[in-house]
Amino acid sequence: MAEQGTTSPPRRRGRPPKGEAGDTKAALERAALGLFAKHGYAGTSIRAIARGVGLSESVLYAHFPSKRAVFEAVLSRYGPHGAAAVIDGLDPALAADDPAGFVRALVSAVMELWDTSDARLFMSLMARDGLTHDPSIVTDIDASVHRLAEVIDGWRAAGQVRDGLGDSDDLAWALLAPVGQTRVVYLHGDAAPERRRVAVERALRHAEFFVRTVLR
Amino acid sequence: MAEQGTTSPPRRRGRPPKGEAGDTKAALERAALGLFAKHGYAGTSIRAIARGVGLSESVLYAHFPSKRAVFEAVLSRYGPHGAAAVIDGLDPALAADDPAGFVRALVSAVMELWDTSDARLFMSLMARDGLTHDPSIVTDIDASVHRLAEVIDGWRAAGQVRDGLGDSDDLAWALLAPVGQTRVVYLHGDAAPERRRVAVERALRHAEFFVRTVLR
DNA sequence: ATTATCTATAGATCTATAGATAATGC
DNA sequence: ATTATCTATAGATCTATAGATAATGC
Repeated sequence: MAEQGTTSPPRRRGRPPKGEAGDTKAALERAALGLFAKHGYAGTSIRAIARGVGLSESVLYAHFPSKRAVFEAVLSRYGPHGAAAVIDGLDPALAADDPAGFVRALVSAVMELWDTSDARLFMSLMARDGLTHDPSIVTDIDASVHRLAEVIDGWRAAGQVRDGLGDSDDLAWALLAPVGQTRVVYLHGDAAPERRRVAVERALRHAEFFVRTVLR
Repeated sequence: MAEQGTTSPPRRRGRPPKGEAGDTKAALERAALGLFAKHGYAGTSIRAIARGVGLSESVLYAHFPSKRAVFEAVLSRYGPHGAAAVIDGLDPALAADDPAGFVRALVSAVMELWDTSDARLFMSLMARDGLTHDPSIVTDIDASVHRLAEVIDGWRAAGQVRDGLGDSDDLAWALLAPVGQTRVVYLHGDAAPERRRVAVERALRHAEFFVRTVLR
C-alpha cells in the first residue's frame, strides 16, 4: 500500500533543487501511517519509512528526533476521528425537529468518514498497536456516547423516545456500538470494496432499527 | 504481567531431575501470550519468552521450530472464543421456551467467558497484531451472528418477534455487536476491575434493551 | 539412546550519530 | 550560513544453529 514498489535511484547528495522539494515531513508521516498500519510499530523500521518515500534512512532524523516521535506525529495528524465531532458538526435544528433524520444523518456521516482511506489505515494502525485500548481512545469513545446521550435526553424531554427502554447512555450505546463495531471489524486498511459496502449498509440498516425501536 | 520479575539463576546444564520437570512447552505458550499481548509479536523477542519462564533463550527451539510457530501455538491454544460456541452450549429448550431468558443467558455467558484472564490477554494480543481484521476472526464473528440469526428465525416463526424491525441477521447484529464492542474496548489484558465491572453491566443492560425492543 | 537443558556464536538487522556534499536564501 | 540530503559506521539487539552436558528410561 504505502510501499514504494519502484526502487527509485538514490538522489544525489545535498539539498535538492527547488523544483523537486516537496513536503518531505508530511510524506514521511504518510508512509509511516501505511507501514505502521500494515506491520505495527515494532515491525516497521525507520529504514522502511524513509525508503517508502525514496529517501536514505538517516534523513528521518533530520525531521524527527526519534522513531517514537514519528509515531506520535502520525497519531496527531491522522487522529482518532470520534463520533462526538460528527455530532457537533450536524445541524442542531435537525436534532430538534427530526430525530429520525438526525440518526440517519449521523450514522451516514460517521460511516463516510470512517470509510476514507486515511481513516481505514488509522484503524489498522490502532488495531496493530493496542490503541483500541489506549486510555485516550477509550475516553474518546465514552465522550461520543455521552454526547449522543445528551441529544437523546432532549428528545426524551420532548416526548419523542419510547418509555422504559433504559437511560440515554444505554440508548446511545445501542446506536453507536454496532456502528463502531462495523468499523473495527470491517473498515481496515486493506478491506475489499465489497466488504466495505456491506459494512456501510449494515450500519445504515442498524440506524433504521434504532429509529423503529427507540423513537416514536 | 507475564514477566518473571525474579531473575532466577540459570539452571545447571542438562536434563533437569524428574521432580522439577513441569510442562515447559505450556509454560512457554503462557509466557508468550502475556508478552505478545503486552508488546505485540514483533515487539517480543524469543529471549524474553524464554526468560519469562526462567530458561535460556535457545531452549525455545527445542519446543518450537521458529518464533512464528510459537505465535501459532498461542493462537490455537487460547483461540478466538466466538459467541457461536456459547450459543451451541446453551440449553436448546431455553431457546424454544423462553427467548428473553435465552438472550440474558447468552450475554451473561459470553461476558463471563470474555472477562477471564486468558480471554482478556488474548483480546490484547488480537488488538496488538491486527487479528481483529484477520479473515479467520471475521469469519468467526460472521458465523456467530448467523448462528444467532437462526435462533431468532425460530422465534419469528413462533410469533415472538415484533414485526417490521428488519431481518434476523440485522437483529442478531443489534444484540451481538454492542456486546462485542464492550469486549474490544474494555476487556483487555490489564483493564482495571472497575472498568470491567462497568463493561459487563453495560452488556447486561443492552440485553434488557434488546428483550424490550425486539421480543414480545 | 534419548531428552531437556546449557553456552557460545554467526549473520542479519535495527536505531542513531558523525561528517560530507550540494543546493538555497540572504 | 542554513538546509536537505547523502554515505559510512558504531553498538545493540534479534533469530537461529552447533555442540556440550547431565539427567531419564529402557
